[in-house]
Amino acid sequence: MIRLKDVAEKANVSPATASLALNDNELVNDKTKERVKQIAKEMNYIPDARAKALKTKETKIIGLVIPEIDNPFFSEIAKEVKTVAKKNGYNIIYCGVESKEDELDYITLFRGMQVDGAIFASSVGDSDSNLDLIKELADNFIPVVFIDRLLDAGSKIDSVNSDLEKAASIAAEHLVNLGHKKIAFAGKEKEFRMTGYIEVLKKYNINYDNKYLFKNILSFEDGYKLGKKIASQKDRPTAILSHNDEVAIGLIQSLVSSGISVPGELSICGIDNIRLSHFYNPALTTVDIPNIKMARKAIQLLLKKIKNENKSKTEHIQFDVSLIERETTQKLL
Amino acid sequence: MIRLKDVAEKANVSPATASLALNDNELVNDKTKERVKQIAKEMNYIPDARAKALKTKETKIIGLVIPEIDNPFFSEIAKEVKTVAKKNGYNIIYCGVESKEDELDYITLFRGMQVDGAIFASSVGDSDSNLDLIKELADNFIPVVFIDRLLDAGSKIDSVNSDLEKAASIAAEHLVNLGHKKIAFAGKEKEFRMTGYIEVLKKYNINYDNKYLFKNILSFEDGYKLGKKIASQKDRPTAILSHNDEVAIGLIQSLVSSGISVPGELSICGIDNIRLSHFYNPALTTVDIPNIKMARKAIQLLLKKIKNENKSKTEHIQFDVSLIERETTQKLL
DNA sequence: ATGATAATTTAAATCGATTTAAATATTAAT
DNA sequence: ATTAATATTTAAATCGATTTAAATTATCAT
Repeated sequence: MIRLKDVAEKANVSPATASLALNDNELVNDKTKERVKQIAKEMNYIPDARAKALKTKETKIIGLVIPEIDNPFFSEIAKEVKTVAKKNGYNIIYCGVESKEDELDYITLFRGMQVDGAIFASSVGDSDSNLDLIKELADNFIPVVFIDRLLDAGSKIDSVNSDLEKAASIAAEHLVNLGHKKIAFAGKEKEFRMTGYIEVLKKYNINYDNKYLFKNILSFEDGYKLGKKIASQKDRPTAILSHNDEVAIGLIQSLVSSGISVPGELSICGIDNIRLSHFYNPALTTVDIPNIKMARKAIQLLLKKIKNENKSKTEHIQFDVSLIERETTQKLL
Repeated sequence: MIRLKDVAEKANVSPATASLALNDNELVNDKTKERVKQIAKEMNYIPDARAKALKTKETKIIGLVIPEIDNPFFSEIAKEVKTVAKKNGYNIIYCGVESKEDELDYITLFRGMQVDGAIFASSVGDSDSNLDLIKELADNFIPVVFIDRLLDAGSKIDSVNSDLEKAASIAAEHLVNLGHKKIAFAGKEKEFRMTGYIEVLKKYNINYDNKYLFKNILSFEDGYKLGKKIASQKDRPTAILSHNDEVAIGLIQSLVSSGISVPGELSICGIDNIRLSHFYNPALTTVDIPNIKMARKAIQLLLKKIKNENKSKTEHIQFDVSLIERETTQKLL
């Protein structure tokens, strides 16, 4: 590995001059600057990132904490974050969290200053037991931005959110407007989406039945299994609101393969509007969550904080959601 | 930020002893060891990763170069690589490449020694112009492992491959066996899959028509557009072999929405067997590429190399592929 | 020429942890 | 009690780049 020292020697200057020259410092003479640069190029010199990081206190790495990278909703976020970060000279450490403990490990990693900032997207599990640690991380170590993760009011951590309660509400309202009364929910307990769903049922005086409330349904597989269960039930719902598009797709595949027509006998509505939902068959009715826009905003906020602009100001940004009506919901016959 | 020095002072030992103690070195007395550890814990000390990296020449970071993270085939790889890496104390820098230039940037990053090793999955574009640079990287800087990326024979870079030519062959053969004669291909030019397809047609003396050879078809969107085009054609193929499952899904959605029945009028076969292909409707006939197994093997090989075991031995591992017959192909009527 | 001023270069300190050789303390042996 | 052997601790060098204060060189006016 070629060191700065080597370049300096070949160029007959001190390491100091070499460093200054390569960083385009105006102190050093134009001619020597060019010469050093030329020699560095010839020698194929690339500064040691580890040494640089130690001295400059910057690793040019950003931590992205994300559950389920294999869910398009999140992989699209990852891609956007990476793209914007890269344009600004930063790289991404992909921190996939499948559990609270995973997350804790990453918080520790971040405290070791291997990253210049971090984005936490959503959260795993139910109660947010790591929140205090993340706050401490943000207070004492590195800038942090949240994407779609609950914060107590007035928190000092920047956040970018979508209105998930509204997402569930407009989906539920859409189903109500289509004449449905037996509307099930498949998703996560004590979460915005379930709240939105329940509120709408209340509003329209639909007495919601516990047997239509399916908890812990979060993936393709969960949806698929649930579909089989529902197919075998006697008193089926006529519509299902799903926690996300993956669940919706799992449900549809399962129901259709059990001979139940979607949306003929059962309307299904997703949430997220992942790219696939448009290409699914039948194309999925869903609620658009502008995940890519959110990702862009989040990384922009983070970069601002890292560059120390508006250090003191905390921003909480909320993105709007909208119904995308496609082919998996229809009027109750 | 609390430094080793701070811990040492509080524990009334030198930084040397403190460091040794925290790293469980048997030189230091058990009692002091415990005391130092205890104090470090109380002070919430976490070593500075940057300083540690400089001294130990290890960042504990692995670079994962991957195209299309939003394609499940690759996000599943990313997840598996991350999981195994993390178990071994390594983290992943996610390097999403959308172009040759992106890749070049990452090669430079790696040469700066910000990572201890790298995995390159597939490649972007057609000709592999970065190959020489990657070889140089592997020769002089860090261990490298390839996943499904072409290497010249006898190369010193470890590789994990699936037999993509065979994948296309068995898919094509499957379609031939179903009685199809007008079999189209939608994918990438000069690539294993296209080769496999052409070989089979030759073998069965099916004269393949250039108008059934669709190039540069790689994504949902590409497949969708192509579907529209085919739908409007007069002399349609009766079967299409797609570069991957995404293309297949784009095709199906497009064809079905144009009123063409799949597989009734047109059989479609994918390649990859992404998780979704099972949940698509109709469930997709495809060829299983064991991407997760491949990812596991790749990261295991890389870790071995990093730990300097069998440094000299180069391994080229090939995984087998197999047809998964589902609902999108049927006998030509 | 001479001193003042500006331009350029460099020595040396620094970042924070690790590691080795040397120093010191402890124990054992006679 | 003295020496030898062993256990424990520490001073100091090191990793490779950056940066500041000091040193050196060049330029200019008189």
